[in-house]
Amino acid sequence: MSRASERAYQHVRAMILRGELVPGEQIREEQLADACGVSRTPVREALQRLETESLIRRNDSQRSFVAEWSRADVEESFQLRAMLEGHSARRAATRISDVQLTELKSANAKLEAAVKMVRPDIPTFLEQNRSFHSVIIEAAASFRLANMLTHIVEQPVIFRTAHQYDQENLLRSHHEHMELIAAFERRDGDWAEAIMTAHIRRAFHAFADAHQRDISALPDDIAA
Amino acid sequence: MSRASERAYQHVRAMILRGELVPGEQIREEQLADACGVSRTPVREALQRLETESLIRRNDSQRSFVAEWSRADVEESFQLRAMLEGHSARRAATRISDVQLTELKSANAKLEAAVKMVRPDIPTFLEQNRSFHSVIIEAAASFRLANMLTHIVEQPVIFRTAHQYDQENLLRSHHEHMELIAAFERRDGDWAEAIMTAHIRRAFHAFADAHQRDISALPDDIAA
DNA sequence: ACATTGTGTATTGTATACAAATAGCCAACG
DNA sequence: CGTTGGCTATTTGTATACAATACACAATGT
Repeated sequence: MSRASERAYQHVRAMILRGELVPGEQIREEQLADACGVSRTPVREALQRLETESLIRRNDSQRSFVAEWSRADVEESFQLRAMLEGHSARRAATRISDVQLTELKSANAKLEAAVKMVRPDIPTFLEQNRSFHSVIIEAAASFRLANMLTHIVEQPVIFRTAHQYDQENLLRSHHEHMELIAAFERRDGDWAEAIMTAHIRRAFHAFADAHQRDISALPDDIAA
Repeated sequence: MSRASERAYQHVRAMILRGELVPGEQIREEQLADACGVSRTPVREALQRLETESLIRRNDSQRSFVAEWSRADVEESFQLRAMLEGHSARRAATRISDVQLTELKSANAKLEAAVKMVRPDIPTFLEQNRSFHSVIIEAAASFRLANMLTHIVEQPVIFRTAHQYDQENLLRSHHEHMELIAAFERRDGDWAEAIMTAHIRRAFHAFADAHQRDISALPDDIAA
């Protein structure tokens, strides 16, 4: 993607992920164009992309709204992720290169360091976690699979809730990643898939717990 | 999608599926705009959509080409379909309504009629088959899952090769559909998923065989 | 009071002109 | 003979003007 439309995409996406654009709120192309400093044309391309990623929705008459994520949506999306990333891990096990294994270890080491600080460094955790999973998807060498996953993983709710995770949960991710690496080194697809599936399911429950704490801390009228 | 961009999408898509636009061939926006009788703007929207459906590809400098499907691509895509539609069938089993069950039976009856003609009516078979699978995906009630599947199923090679299927293979589809209906009536998710997975795997081999016959019938230089 | 139709306004859709980038070509040079 | 550099033609990217559509709300009639 070229400059203006890429810029619009990143900008709008960031606004949604950070919650600046509230779920359910209508989006007007011209307003975004102003906010991004580009014309409506690249904004429209960005919106089309964001729609395929389910970050925005369009009603019958093509008006755009920031997507709302119900608990069912989140659960559905974790379920799909578990299936797709499990499959991805299975494929990766028999295809992963030594270089990629090294990258996996490196990302997980950085992730560990970020988690074990007195106050966990969540942005770094998220970044290294993303990087870890990306290497696996790359190693799976399935173009379509990779495509689908990029359309699922990023969700505003999850992104924001991550800051509520406690250290124990973050450490579990680290350990599960170690297990995955072990499975890859043994080239054991069954094992890798099983761990990955469990990893994502566990992450789902961690999210659900943290999210619960999160909304409980808010006044009732907002939490509803 | 509004009129012009929808028109462009359908038109270009049809040209690709029918093989009028040859895989590997470069696509120029203006040429398509002329062909569709619209301006470049809606054509660009259509191309973006077709790209997410993997019917076209873009190189590093954003030039568009009709996607080429290697055997590995086809296999990969059947593998994903087996996984996703299997999952879909499992979910559908516990959610499907009586109305939807009736629709399933109706589509499969029409499919049977099309297959049992002296000379099988392939277009009708394809249409009713599509309809059958759509009802299941709808019954699965997973928005994202449905989205992903629409981005996978249609492939030019498969579309064209379908005309090579022999009657026995088409009949097997009909029988497997009956089994699926039985599994749904028992609300048996395990069973439904297993049949669906097998159904898609079998379809893959049927395709591979027919495709083999297909390309064998061509002069060597084209078949290569 | 309620539904319905009409009208103005806000928003999206499309065409077009122009800007930017890229590829292909050809010449100059090692 | 191959390689590099720059020019031109081609193609894509962006802005903008205008067209079509949908919405809000008032006016009208029942």
